[in-house]
Amino acid sequence: MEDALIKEHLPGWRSTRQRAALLRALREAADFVSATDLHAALTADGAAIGLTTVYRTLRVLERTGHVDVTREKTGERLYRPRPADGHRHYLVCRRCGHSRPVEADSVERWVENLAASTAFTAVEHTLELTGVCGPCQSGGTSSPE
Amino acid sequence: MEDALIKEHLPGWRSTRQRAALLRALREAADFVSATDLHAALTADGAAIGLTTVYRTLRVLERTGHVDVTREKTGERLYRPRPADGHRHYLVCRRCGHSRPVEADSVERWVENLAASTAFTAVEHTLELTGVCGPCQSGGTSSPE
DNA sequence: TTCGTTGCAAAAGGTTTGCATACCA
DNA sequence: TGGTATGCAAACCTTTTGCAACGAA
Repeated sequence: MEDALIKEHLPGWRSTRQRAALLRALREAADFVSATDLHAALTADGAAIGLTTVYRTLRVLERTGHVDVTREKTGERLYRPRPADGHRHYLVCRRCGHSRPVEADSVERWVENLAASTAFTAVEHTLELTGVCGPCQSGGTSSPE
Repeated sequence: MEDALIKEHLPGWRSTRQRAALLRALREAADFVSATDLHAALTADGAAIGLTTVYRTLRVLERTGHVDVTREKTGERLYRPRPADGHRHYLVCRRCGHSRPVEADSVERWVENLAASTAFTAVEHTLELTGVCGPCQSGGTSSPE
């Protein structure tokens, strides 16, 4: 039944137990997660999958635009399924890791103008936003900022 | 004579041959360079300095705001001395690596408003811009995009 | 003399690859 | 059956750390 999920995300790809499990776990995560996080969650759920396969599958999902990627300060890559409405910028809580898409049309437009005014072409951008979310300010989740 | 350079950048720090050489090399580079690039350049110039020292010194320069940092797709860190006018965003050529600061006040303001409208506080941002610079479009430097 | 600094070698940490095996179509 | 996908172990790369020796003040 996960076949549909695979056909939708990876047309032309073989449907395997591992890929189905990974896509499911990725959807459930909702927020940004690392490859090792996903692997740990899958293993805990009893799904047998190698870490290598997790990396390989995430890399393809990244190339095909099905997940957005950010980097921790440590350099670790974090993945999140890209919302259907095409949002691509997120505000991530430094304390709990929760993320929410933000509307960044004005930045997109600014980037377009930049190309026009600088002699640079094919301008691409990466925008990473972090902060402390409401719940973490009051309640105060454990880990330090 | 490089003492002045060190006192200016790192008040309270000991002036060593290695630090002087690193600051000089960093200034000469102008564009973004990696730790290993710097180390190679220094070694080629006959300056004896350990790679460890390069990393350690760059880390401090980063913390004290004397250099700006970006990340290659590979995860490698690249450093560039921060201009006197406090610019913090750069447009980097994907072909030759040349970078130029860009005026991004409108983005800065957008980020400030974001904090007000999302219940997130202490919002920080990272903006990376890449493109293909004028000379690389016509002349065409070697390496692929 | 003191204590910050250096540098080697080794560790760390995340990601990728070689290669034999397993399995989808 | 054919060729893709998987998984283990090992390789890779950049960055960090332990520790003894060095040297600026």
